[in-house]
Amino acid sequence: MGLTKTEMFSDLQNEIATLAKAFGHPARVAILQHLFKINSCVCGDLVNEIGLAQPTISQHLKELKNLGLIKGNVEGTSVCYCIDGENWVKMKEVMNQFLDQDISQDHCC
Amino acid sequence: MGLTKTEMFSDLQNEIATLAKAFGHPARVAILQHLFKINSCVCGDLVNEIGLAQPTISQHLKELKNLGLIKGNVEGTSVCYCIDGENWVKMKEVMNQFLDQDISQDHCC
DNA sequence: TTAATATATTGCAATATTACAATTAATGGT
DNA sequence: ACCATTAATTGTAATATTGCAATATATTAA
Repeated sequence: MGLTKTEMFSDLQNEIATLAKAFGHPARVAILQHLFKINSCVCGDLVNEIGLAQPTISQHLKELKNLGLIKGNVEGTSVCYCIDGENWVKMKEVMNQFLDQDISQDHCC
Repeated sequence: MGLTKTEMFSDLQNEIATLAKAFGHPARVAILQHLFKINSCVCGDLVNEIGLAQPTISQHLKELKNLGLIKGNVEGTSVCYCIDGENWVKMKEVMNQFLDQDISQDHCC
């Protein structure tokens, strides 16, 4: 169906899934890595840096912005994006809470 | 198109995206959380625990198994699943390398 | 105001994902 | 062998995602 039954899961489970989905596409991973590298924001340079068309990049940026992982600032005719440090830290806390669960002797398998 | 252009991205970027995608659905998050909690494996209990139909759970388990995040052992008529501790740690290293990038003063935004 | 530049939005085609009914396969018990 | 139980597979319908051409919007420069 393609329709995730979010109502069956806890808020935390849905939040983890939503955040993880943001990293579930290499273009968004590449965008974020570039924003970390070129700490002084970037905009349409991303279109050149990554090989995808402008509307495609714009769409990925929108998703990341909706999640609060990046911020965008209009500067003349271009828009400057950068990591939202505060929200990035919050995101990491959520993800680490999930990733750092204790692996108690995997007996059975 | 729904067709991710993986060839445009590095192996690491694609790996991060593939791993993240595994956590991009609350059912798989719930499955993994349950496997961590009930460290002594589980099988079709997951079908009861989570509310989805058996084939749906089976499909999610298959994805997690293909990525190596869980292991499955046949035990009579049932199959026992558990976290693959070794691969989980490897996955964490990859994800943390990405998540723990330095946030250098977000100037601009 | 007009032109140029940069980005966002819209619309659409193609592929991917999710979910499940129906079925099949595998194992154990009788 | 037969039945019951459990899990995997297959097939299919519905929704989601990705990507881009075309267009719209916004800002600056002339």
